[in-house]
Amino acid sequence: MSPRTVDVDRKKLLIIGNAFNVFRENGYANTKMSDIAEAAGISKGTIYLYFKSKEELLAKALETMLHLIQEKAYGQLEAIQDSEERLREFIHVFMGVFQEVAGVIGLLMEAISSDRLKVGDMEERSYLAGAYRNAINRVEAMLREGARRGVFREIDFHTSAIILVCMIDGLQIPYAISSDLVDIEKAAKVVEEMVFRFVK
Amino acid sequence: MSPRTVDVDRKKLLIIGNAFNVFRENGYANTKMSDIAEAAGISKGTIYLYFKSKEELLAKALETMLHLIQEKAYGQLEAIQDSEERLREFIHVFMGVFQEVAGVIGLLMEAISSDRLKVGDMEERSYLAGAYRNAINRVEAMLREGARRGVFREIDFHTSAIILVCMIDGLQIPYAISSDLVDIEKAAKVVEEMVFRFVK
Amino acid sequence: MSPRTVDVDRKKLLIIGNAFNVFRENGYANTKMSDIAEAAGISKGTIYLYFKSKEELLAKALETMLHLIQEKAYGQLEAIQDSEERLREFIHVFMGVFQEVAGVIGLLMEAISSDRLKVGDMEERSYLAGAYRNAINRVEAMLREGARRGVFREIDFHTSAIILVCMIDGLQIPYAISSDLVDIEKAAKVVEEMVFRFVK
Amino acid sequence: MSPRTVDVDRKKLLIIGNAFNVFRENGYANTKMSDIAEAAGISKGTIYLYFKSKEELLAKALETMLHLIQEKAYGQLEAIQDSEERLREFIHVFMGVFQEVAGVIGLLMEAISSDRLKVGDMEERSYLAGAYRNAINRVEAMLREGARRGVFREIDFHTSAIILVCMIDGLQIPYAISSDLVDIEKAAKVVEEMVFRFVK
DNA sequence: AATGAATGAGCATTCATTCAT
DNA sequence: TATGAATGAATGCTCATTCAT
Repeated sequence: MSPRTVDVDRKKLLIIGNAFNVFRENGYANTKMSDIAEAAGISKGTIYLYFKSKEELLAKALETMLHLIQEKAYGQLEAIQDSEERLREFIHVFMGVFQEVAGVIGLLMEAISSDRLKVGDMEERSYLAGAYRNAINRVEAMLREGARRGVFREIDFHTSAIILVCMIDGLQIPYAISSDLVDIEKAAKVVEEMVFRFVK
Repeated sequence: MSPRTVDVDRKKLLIIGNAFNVFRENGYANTKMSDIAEAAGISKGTIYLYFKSKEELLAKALETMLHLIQEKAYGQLEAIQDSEERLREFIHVFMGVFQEVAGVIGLLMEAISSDRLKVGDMEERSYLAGAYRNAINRVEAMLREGARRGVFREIDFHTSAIILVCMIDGLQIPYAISSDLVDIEKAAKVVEEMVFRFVK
Repeated sequence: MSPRTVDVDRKKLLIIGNAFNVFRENGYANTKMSDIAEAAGISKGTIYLYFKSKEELLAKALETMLHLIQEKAYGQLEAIQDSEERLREFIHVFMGVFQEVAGVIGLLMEAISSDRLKVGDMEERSYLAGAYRNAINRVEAMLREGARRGVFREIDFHTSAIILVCMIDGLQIPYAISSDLVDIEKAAKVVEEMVFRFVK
Repeated sequence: MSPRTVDVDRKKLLIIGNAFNVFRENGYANTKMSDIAEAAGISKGTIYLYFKSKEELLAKALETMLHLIQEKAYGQLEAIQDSEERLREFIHVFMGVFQEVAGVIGLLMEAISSDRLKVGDMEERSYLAGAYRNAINRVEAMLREGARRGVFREIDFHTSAIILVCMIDGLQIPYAISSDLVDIEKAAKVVEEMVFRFVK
């Protein structure tokens, strides 16, 4: 029989998922490799079979998880044809997503401010910037499409998209400080109304 | 206040100001006490004459600097009577402030996510939450006052205030990722328009 | 001997030979078991089927290879009857040998100084000391035989044998530092002349 | 009063001396920084105030100690005018030196074979090669001077010097294996006679 | 027997904090 | 009060060894 075999990608994903959560909860600097190992139910050394260093693990974890999250979120919007409906759904989906991955903004900020993420052949911060641009582009496209259809008015699509994304991201902050500072339901309602009063 | 006390306070402020900047630029975990000492032109040991630990220094630095910044910012608004004008100015002042102290959001998020800030007799995160609540209260008061005067419409004042603060805070994020992701001027314009279309 | 035993011995020798070379080139501490496995074209785990530990492998490798090398070298001298000729040949053969296994002295010294070699039921360093004594004894016998035949003069045979061996071993050192520090041809000539001027 | 002050060079020398001895006794790889710290009566961290890394410490220790040893040894020879006497003294001094620093050859070999010593701005192995060349040059000069004075005969001075140095260095090897393999007194006598029969 | 994935003890190094001056 | 040398706990990472297949 063949010796022990592993599905490398599955294992990497196991590690990445746990690393992502532990990093998110405790911050990068405050997370020990052994914490991640424990969370993943493996040993410290094993992590190093799949990732060169803590930094690489962070980078890969952010890259992978942000990608997965975005894919999942955008997937939900794909089917919706109506411009208004789609924008409305975008707001709700993303506010939900950010509740799920509470703390990710903090992790990102720590990663950025401590110049982590210069890993491997990736350009520094590029995929982060990429994820951001991606989100903005999606929103921008939605707004533009709505305008083309005559549902939305003509505005500075790009900047408006940025603001919309920032509104939602920004909500992470009070939420992180103390989750009772903000009532997500009410917030969603206000964001929605604010956005629609603006775009229409 | 005795001259002695003044001296002590002056020194504390010297340390705090430098600590704040170094923390903001490099993140908490990435900052060494010796970096702060060097920035302040004193020796490492001296810091410990004024602050018990790195954590306390962070807490005091955030507390003090956030307070100073808010005071300064709110001071500028005090004089303005007109509700609309005041709200408009609020947006511009705070977007300016956050450019000045770029990175502070990252520091806050790091501090929060790594459970720093549980220092001494302060309740955890209380002054951060306090600062946040303070900002929100100010905005809320502005909106409410405007409504009372019949300039603004009746809305969910509290939640709206939160969203407004989050829009501005949220802009820190793309700015931190890569300062050319966002054009502050245009952003201010859109934020302003969005807010006014909403409140009026 | 059963075919089974032959197989085992063949495999052990495969591992030993490769281990010897890798150890010699990189030093003991600097050699990973995986390096040896790779050199031998087998897997890491397999080594442990034949050797208890890295230390045992080193010990066995040194023991076996030194033995083989000595056998081969002494074999070449066996046939020579003439005392002078034999001594001359000894010098050349051993200087050649040490060029072939450059670095072995370093490995020995490392092994000795780090108290490796205390393996299993072997007495510490005994076979190393044994190999050394063996070499010295051979030379001593040559000198003594030459004296008996009236070709060499009466000297302190034992100590002289030691010195002769040390001269040749000692040449390994500059050779290891930088192979261009010493011209082997010229060195052989001088050693030969020095020895013959002494023994005659 | 001024704060605690140290004589940096004295402290470095304290560390270097202890490091040299511990390295010499146990080998580089087998020596923990804490061993050195303990030997020097200081803490691990303190070593890093004076040396960047274990490798740098090894390099500096070898460089410094070899230099000191050579200076001391050559100093003893300086006064001696007579060529024969000086050469004789050289042999005895160096055989004594190598007894004092028994194991240094092993350390050197380990350092060389594991490519340690590439530290800082020093060229790899250069000072080791330098120390070797220095020793050889001294001997060569002695032989040449003796020949000039008509006391020694004309020989291949350079190669002869190498051989002489190697004889003495080579004695380190059996001595390291088991100090009773070689009787230093007798060895010195034989070396002396062998050398003098050769050079005269 | 052979494999190579998994383990975890071990160690170099960093840096917040202390303390002698 | 101020200093900066000294400390040692803490942690990333390596690699000999084990073990499931």
